[in-house]
Amino acid sequence: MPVHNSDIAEIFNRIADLLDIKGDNPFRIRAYREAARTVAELSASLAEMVHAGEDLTRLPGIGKELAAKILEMVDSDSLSFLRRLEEEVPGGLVDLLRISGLGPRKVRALYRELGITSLAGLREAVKQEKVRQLEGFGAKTELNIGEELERLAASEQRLKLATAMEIAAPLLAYLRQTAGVLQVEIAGSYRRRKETIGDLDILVTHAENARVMQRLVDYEEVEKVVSQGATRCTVLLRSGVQVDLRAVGQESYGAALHYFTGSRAHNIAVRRMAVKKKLKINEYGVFKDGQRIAGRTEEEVYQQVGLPFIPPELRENRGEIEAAARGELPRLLTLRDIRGDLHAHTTRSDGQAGLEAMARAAGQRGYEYLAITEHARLVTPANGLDADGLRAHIRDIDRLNERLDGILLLKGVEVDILEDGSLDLDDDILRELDFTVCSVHSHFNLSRRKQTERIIRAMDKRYFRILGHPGGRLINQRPPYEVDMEELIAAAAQRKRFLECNANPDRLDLNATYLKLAREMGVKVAVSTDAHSVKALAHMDFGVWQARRGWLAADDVLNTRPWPELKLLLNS
DNA sequence: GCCGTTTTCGGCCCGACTGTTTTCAGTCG
Repeated sequence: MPVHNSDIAEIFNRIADLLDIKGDNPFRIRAYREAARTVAELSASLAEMVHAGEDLTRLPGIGKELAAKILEMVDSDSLSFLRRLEEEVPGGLVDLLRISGLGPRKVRALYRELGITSLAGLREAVKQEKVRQLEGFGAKTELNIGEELERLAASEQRLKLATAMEIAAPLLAYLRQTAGVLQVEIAGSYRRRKETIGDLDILVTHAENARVMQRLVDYEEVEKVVSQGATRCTVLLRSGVQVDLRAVGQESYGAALHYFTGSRAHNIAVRRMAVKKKLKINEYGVFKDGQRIAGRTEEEVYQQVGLPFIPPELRENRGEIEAAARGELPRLLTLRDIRGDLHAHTTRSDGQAGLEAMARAAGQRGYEYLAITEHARLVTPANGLDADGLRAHIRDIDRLNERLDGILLLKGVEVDILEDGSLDLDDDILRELDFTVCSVHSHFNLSRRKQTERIIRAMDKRYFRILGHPGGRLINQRPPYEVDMEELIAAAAQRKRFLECNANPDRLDLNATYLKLAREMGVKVAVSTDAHSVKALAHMDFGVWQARRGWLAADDVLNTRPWPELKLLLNS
């Protein structure tokens, strides 16, 4: 069984947690965490790199020691260092770190003093009021641990971006109504438009900080106040979402926004650059010899370390700082660049709106074209079309196009890739269409090898054009199927095929890592909504954000082109 | 444990809030 990058990342994080509980050197611990991050975000397979004899120490944060450990994991599927570590520190203690308020020191005390090695053991000790007797603990701490244990049992999934936006909108409006409030901005992973959000980080500038803190505490959706100070306040909403509010003076707005937008890794890298220039960056500004020299805007902060402004979507320390320093950041895609949508359904298959309603809605969005890509035969629950149904579909579109003004309907299909890699419609009907979206909707459980070969066989078919939702995941519901995405992207490059960035907020598929790889390998991407309703055409925002996280510029995207140009590209 | 155009040794981002404290460690972001 080949070892996946995610397995290796998980083991490095586990080692970091165990070393933390043990009280090891904090910088050593951080080295493991940074290595875990590098590994988790790497698009190439470490196992394959090892087999190809590549030098792993060229990867950031991987030195001789960690490269050797990766080698051992790939070769033997285990790690002797981890086994030895778990003889010293019980593995169950790692679970205790998930309790908010429990860090390595407290966990160690619980283990040493009370022999606790699991969440169940902790629950029992809280019940018997043993925890409050420990030095450094008290009744309040014990109470908090009890509450957190219950919360942990409830659920701890990250919020989908779209859900976070629904929760944030009314809260933002409420905070903006506060007397004297100047600026209100949501920072954190929300501002970076990550596909899922852990909590809401809100930054305000205000004349009287204490009042805006109280304003948050008084919000009707607040269930619990975790902490409340002069410049910072943390609450839990009834929806289970944690909100962190920070207030700074206007002169610090840019520095604070930069700091609270993160990512953490990006911030650390920028601060390291500052240290080299004898500067200090914190959330209040950029300081030289104790004097504030910048901080009103984010641009000022970047300028002090010799960088241009870096868009929030890129701030993951995935090479954006180096690219910015070289002046090679892409000019990221914007919604205004989008000229049409290349994936939509109507009531003819499983959509909720008719052809004309979809066309007019697309026209109102300012699009030049909209492709109707109904499901083909196999997906019967989705009322998929057979060849005759598709011919009727083509006639309807031709007829409607004669009447429509300003918007062109394109004739497409979303055809299933069957288990053997063939497409679920014959060439003699596919050739009558403008293009195809080809998707996997079945047999998700094939082996990685078989799934990869299946899709590449499909790419070889004459009328294959765009691979729909290439990873097949549903966020928080279904993991992506096992597939060698790097190989798929290379195959698409060779065959002049295209990949979809599906904008549905439940999919956001491809993910940012693979979008970036597609760009690097010269594979163009369709940013498409897969809309099944008029309303869902507006999901294009999410697609554009995801594309930006994948470093895509307008030129990397198919549907930024006028139809005549796009048509040539699709058939080149 | 990683890293290097001041360094192969000696650094490694920085500040707020809580709880249990008699001056601050631990945790968090």
